[in-house]
Amino acid sequence: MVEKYNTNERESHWREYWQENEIYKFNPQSAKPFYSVDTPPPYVSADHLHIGHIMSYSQAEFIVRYKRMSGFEVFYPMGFDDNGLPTERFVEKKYNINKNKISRPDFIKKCLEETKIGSQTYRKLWELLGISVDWSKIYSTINNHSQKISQWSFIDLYNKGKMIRKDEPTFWCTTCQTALAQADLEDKEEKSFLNYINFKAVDSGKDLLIATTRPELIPACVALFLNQNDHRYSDLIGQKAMIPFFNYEVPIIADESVDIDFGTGLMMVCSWGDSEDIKKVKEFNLPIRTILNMDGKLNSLAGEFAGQDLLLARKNILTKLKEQNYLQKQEPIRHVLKIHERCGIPVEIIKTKQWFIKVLEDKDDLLAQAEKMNWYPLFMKQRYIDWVKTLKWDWCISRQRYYGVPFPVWYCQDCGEVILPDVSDLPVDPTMPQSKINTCPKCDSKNITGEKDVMDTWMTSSMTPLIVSRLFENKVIQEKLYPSSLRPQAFEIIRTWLFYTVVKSLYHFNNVPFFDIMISGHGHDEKGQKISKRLGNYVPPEQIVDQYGADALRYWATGANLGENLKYNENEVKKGKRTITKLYNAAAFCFSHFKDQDYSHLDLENLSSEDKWILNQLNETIEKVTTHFDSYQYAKAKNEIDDFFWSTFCDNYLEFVKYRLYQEEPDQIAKQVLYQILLAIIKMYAPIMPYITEEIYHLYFDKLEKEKSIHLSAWPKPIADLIVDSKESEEFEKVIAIIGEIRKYKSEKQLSLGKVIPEFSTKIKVKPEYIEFIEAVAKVEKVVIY
RNA sequence: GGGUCUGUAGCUCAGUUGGUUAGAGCGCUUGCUCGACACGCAAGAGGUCAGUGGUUCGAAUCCACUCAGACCCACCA
Repeated sequence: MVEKYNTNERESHWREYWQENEIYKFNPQSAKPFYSVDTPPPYVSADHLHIGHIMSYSQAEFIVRYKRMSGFEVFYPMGFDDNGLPTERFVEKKYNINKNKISRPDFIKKCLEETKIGSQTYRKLWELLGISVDWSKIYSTINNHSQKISQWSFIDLYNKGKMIRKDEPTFWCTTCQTALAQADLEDKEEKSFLNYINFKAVDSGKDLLIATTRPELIPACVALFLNQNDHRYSDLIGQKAMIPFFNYEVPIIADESVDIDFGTGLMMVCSWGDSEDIKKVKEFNLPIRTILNMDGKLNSLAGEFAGQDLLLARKNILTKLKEQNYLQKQEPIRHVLKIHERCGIPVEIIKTKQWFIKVLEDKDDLLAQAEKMNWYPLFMKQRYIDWVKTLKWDWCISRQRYYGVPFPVWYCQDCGEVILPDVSDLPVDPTMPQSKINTCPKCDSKNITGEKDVMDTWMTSSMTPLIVSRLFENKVIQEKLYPSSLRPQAFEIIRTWLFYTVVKSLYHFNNVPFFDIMISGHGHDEKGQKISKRLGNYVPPEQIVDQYGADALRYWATGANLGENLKYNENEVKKGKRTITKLYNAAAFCFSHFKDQDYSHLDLENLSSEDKWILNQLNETIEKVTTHFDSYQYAKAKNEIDDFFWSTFCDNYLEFVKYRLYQEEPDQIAKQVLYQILLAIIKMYAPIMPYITEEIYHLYFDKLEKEKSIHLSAWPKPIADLIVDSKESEEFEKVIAIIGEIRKYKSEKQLSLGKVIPEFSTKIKVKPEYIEFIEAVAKVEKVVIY
């Protein structure tokens, strides 16, 4: 009876062992080729970690461990994304405050406190899971190191003419009170009404029916548009229209872009309802009537509705229009709104001064970059391409917020000069009083103010490959680490993290930021629903680890191919647990026969048929598993190893060799083969189940291989010089078939497999020299071929 | 409207460049404590490979269309 493997006790033992012995520490002096990972820095503001996080980080880590064993010096740092709007929103929600009701320093202090807690929560979970990060190389996106690089990025792009300050209509979140980028928006389908409202032609007095979902924007209307091919309205071109209720005149303009079939064919252009309005205002040089304040309330141009927020104003304006018979009818419609992904509130468009990175002018180059990287899975590249092709806005990087990386910019209030600091002075905070920048270099004015805005959080995270490589002072090492070898990430941030990182790398270095990209899917609940705190549809990972072990949970994470979503499935975790136990028991069996002697040498000259049979299968398995890991297909790798371990090794080979081991003179060759097979199995499983494989390694193999950890040992190679005669293999397959017949016979007779039966007849013709083997393995006194 | 992915046993999924009788795990049935393991072992039942049409000597696999589901993007006055 073997002593049971206690996952909790042993896993925490190895966790400490790995830490004490710095098993995963990156050695920059190593002569091995580097493999660097641009680890996703999670938003520390996620206050509930669930199996979705487990899944994506485990999947990347399988690859990392594989690479480490395959002879690479792995650089696997960890970052925490703790700046920007996600963190601010988290703090606002948690403490029920908003940025306008707390001082900037107090707010930042709260954010820093929260992110510290958050990063500790993450670290604890990653350590529990056995994520093999080098914890001496960590960064946070708000620390000085990251700020310095973000600010350098700003200055470099400014000098290269890619950074521009524009005073233009931009997406605006009235709740978060900041400008947004196109990528910060999400679609939301909503039920609404298409309102048919009567305008009037000034000269003819003719009724002009306009269909709009945004009646509250009527006081912002600057023109009506129609299609010149629309014969209903051909007499109106060049005339003026009277705005109902607000009573002012706007021109009526013809343009082919107007869809004759939508609504009434008449369109009102406001400042601003959508991107079409912006286009028309620009194209036809229309005046601007801004009615919306930054806080989402209407201004005095909205007359009696001033001070009301948009939704209230819509309701009130509709009431008035109805009272005065301007509202002809209302049609219920479903339409798609652009909402801010962080707060879910519909975005507006407001004209403000913001910093932009010019991306629209380089779409072709940005598309070309996609071809220079290896995408796993390949179809995810299409998402990047689609996004780049459909981009309509330059990347707005200014946020009117508090907690983020400050812009390294001052403005001269007299001549308007943009003043940048010296790169060697970074990081800087222009909101703090400081001495170096106090005079305008252009006009000598002392009237200088610092930029109060902070940068978009992606402005920093788009620099992660550089941030991690610059954790080293040495330039040679920096260059060996950048571009990164691998970017692992989830699919929903292709248009943000991935895209922005590609932009930066192209503009700064005319390079790709990484060579390989592996895109993971999502972890879902048992029913396939997204996991959310609100639904409470998840078991805390700590609880699963406590019950089944980290190895078992990691085993579950191999269940989905790259890019696929994975449902949580307790059965798969249990299967992982059973694999752990089975490994432990199989190893115990082998070790009980090894008795601490050295069986690492394999005598290829004296192998029996079953030895050649399994060694040949081992070679094939190693080749397949290696190929799968090389192409980031850990799921296929696991299936191959499972099949070889459970079926080929345990169910067959171990049974085949027992009689040789229990003889009075135990067979030494069998032990040598067991050594090779077991060692290869635990090594192949090591990237997936680091704890149990380390345990088994240290029960025997470490003394012979002289490695401190299985995770630093060499990835198995197929056994060279193994000559397998194909006729002999065929013959052995027949032997296995006869053993199968005997097993079936015993099962049908309800006999134990251990029960020795006197005779068994078979039609399968096998060479006489195998009869003795079959009799010994299948426990038959006499096998007869007829 | 454009695009991506998915549809194989009751459930979760494998099925390599088209090639005999379509596989695994879980679940189910019948047995088995055989000197690693009952968290195990052996045997068994269970599939019109979403549907239709086509290419082919041969299709789960290739092509077209249809249906169903998931997701991305765009339009939306």
